[in-house]
Amino acid sequence: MIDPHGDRAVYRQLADQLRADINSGEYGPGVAIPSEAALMQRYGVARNTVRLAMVMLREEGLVVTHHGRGTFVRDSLPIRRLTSDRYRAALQAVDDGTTPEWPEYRAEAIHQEIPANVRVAELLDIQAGTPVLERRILFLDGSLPQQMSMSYVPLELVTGTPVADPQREPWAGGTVAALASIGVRVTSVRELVRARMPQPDETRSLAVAVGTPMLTVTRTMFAGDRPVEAAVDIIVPGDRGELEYRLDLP
Amino acid sequence: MIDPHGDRAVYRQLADQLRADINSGEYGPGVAIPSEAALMQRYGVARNTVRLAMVMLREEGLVVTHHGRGTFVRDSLPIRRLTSDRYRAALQAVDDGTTPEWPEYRAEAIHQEIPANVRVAELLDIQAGTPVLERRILFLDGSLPQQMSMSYVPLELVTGTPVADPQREPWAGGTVAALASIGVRVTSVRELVRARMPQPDETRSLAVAVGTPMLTVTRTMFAGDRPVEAAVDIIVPGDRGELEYRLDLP
DNA sequence: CAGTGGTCTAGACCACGCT
DNA sequence: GCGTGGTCTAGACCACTGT
Repeated sequence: MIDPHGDRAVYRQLADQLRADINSGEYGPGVAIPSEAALMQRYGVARNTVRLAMVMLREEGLVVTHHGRGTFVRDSLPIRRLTSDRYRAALQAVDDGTTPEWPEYRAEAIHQEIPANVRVAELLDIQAGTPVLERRILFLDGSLPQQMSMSYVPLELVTGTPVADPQREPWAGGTVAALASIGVRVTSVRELVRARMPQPDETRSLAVAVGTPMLTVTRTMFAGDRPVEAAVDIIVPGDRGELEYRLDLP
Repeated sequence: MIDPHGDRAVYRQLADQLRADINSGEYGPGVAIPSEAALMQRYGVARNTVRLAMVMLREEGLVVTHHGRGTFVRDSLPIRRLTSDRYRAALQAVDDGTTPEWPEYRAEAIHQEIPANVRVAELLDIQAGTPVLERRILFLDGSLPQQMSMSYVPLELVTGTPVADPQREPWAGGTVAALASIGVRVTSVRELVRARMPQPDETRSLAVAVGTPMLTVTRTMFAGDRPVEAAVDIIVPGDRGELEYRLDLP
């Protein structure tokens, strides 16, 4: 099975072997793969060699390790789909006078007034330092963090309205509905999607395993030509979420 | 600087230190960080400990290692933006009778007729096994792979037309323009965006470093209600590309 | 050639989770 | 207590890149 004198490094061969076993279904999702000690004995290699193979599989997102318990084939989590149609639906609901359906996450919100930093100012087309309403929100599905975001609205737009009230968090129906309730109608949305690896602190706050890429979205909402909201770091763990866009061509 | 008896593992402290040095600009993009031997001596730790720190930094996408040369702070590559407006622009150009502007990539294409597999059949709303035209395309920017994709068109739609001609690869103006040239007008596009880590073979064919996440797009084009094209694995290395979507709300 | 990272071994002690 | 993975050491040889 493993050729210690082959061209391919032993730990890579071992990773290949385990990867094949996982993909073939030999070790199904959630199942423990053999312990490091067992693999050392079975293949006659040192522990470090086994661990190097584990590093590879972790990097590929195939397995997760739990201290004191073992190494397990990664469970595919339920994927939540974020659809571009949700903006349209929220607006439609407002027009109909009904409550917009919105993902039933539990959300933890920070809601405060601060001066806009350079990046936010550029997105909102205002001077840096202009007061904005900042909202940091962590969306939870049960206890599992599902998405976090930091979004900004020019304070001038919402000051004195119910939207500026921290007690109203989280906004039912999202930003589109909240802005519509104070007479600001969002007419277009621009989203910029990127992928990157999590920062060390994000692996904690979002409870993701190493080897989990993140989808990040930078969103700007416009009322006509005017930017009315900027969300700079909508972060979705790649193993829990996907984005769907529907585009109509003329 | 490093406390061998602290709560935090030595290799993590070392990674923290190097990460801070990189983020502070002490080691700028492309710059070599100290060799493993130098770090061993400076911090009085074993080589494996240094290497564990390197694994962390690689996983975070902060550094790349080159055998025999050294370890370097990752260069940020030029980002290419894929915009949803390109579909609209291609259609507009066709209407105007001009040649659609299309990214000037060099593309390598495989062009063949095969039976649809289950996944493609579902996306195209046809029976599995129905003949489809498969196109595998690797977009290159210079010599750097920029994007790869596998796309499928029902053969029935294009057979006997210039579009079915392998000599016409790559399609100028993309799928939208090619289909328009044979009288099939794309009216809507659905894209599903995910992030995942590269497979071992993809790190080779796309020439990405480990620790580089991939953006994947599954795209379906519709003419009215009918799916006319499915692209199942549009893969964009996360360090080279981003996706932009513009949505208009009624 | 010297210097770099890549691979591998053998052994040690620790921290965690379960029974 | 026992088995698991987490951390760390010391040393060895190899493979690649440059001068």
